[in-house]
Amino acid sequence: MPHDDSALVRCLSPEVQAMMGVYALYWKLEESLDALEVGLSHQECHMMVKLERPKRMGVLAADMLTVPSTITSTADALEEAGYLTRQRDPEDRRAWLLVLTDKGLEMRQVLMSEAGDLFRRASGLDADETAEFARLARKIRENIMKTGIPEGLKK
Amino acid sequence: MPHDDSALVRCLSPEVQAMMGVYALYWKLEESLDALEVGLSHQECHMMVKLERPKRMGVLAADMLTVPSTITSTADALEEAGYLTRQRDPEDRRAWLLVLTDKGLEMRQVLMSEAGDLFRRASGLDADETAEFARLARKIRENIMKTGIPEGLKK
DNA sequence: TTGAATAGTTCATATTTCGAAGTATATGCG
DNA sequence: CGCATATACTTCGAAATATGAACTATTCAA
Repeated sequence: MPHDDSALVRCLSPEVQAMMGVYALYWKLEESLDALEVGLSHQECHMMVKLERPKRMGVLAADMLTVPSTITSTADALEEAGYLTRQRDPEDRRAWLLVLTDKGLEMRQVLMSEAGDLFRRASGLDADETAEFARLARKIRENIMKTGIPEGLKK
Repeated sequence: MPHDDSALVRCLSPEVQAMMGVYALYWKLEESLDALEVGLSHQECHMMVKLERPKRMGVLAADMLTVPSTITSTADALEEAGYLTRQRDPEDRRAWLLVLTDKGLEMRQVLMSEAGDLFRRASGLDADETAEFARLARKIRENIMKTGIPEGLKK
């Protein structure tokens, strides 16, 4: 089933090669999350992962590249399931902070460690290569966060 | 808007750091595809990218982690728009090969080069780092392709 | 205090995805 | 051969998701 297109890939620019690897890994993760059968939709998993600490819903909307109403319903589902609670932001009482419960933190751990496992299984990299990849991935992520999730190319 | 959680990320395992970078890049790419306003849905873009050469629809379904009926409607849209044609697979006349048209190849080029551009803009890596990241990404992708897209963790 | 802006919610609509039943072709077996 | 079963894709209606406009509550500025 899987094609050997490695020769084709080698002809592409490094940037495109990089993106294709990223793609493959991301899809593999999505597949793995389905297989986990943990009762969460993809969007819900993503929100769990993004909630490494309490965040305002608007911030999450920006982080997750979606609109406020989607955040509302995703948060509803996770609250219903007992993974998070809404707490008024003391700094601005219009806003809610989404805060993971203990159960939520636990589930987040499961998701994260699944992601880590997946990387180990899927990548086939040794420890040194993994460390190097992680270093670059961290740098990339920092750059993206700095650049600003929106960076709005119009829209 | 973007948080400085780089200190938090540093505490995680290299594998998880890697996955988080991958996530960030993938999301950024999705955002960028929207901004392209090229008249294609995400699924349609993905199919274009996967069609580096003619493929049977069933193979695409496996590649794209989806069901045959979704492939049918995505292919319908792309055929309608003139990006691909269906051709009977001579080896098995039940099956169709999806083949990009010239217009489709051109669009694929646009999408790929956009992905490359995006990587350059988003990652902030210099040429050496990009080359190294690309090398590892290629290795990862080859491993995933070899392992087999399904590798079915049940389901 | 009032008017404008912002954070999130509601809900109806649009979009996307899925899955069961259907059509056509292939394969295996008596 | 001829029938049964399997496979490749399609259809189409239902389910799941995502979106946007109108709404409530709170903040901010004058």
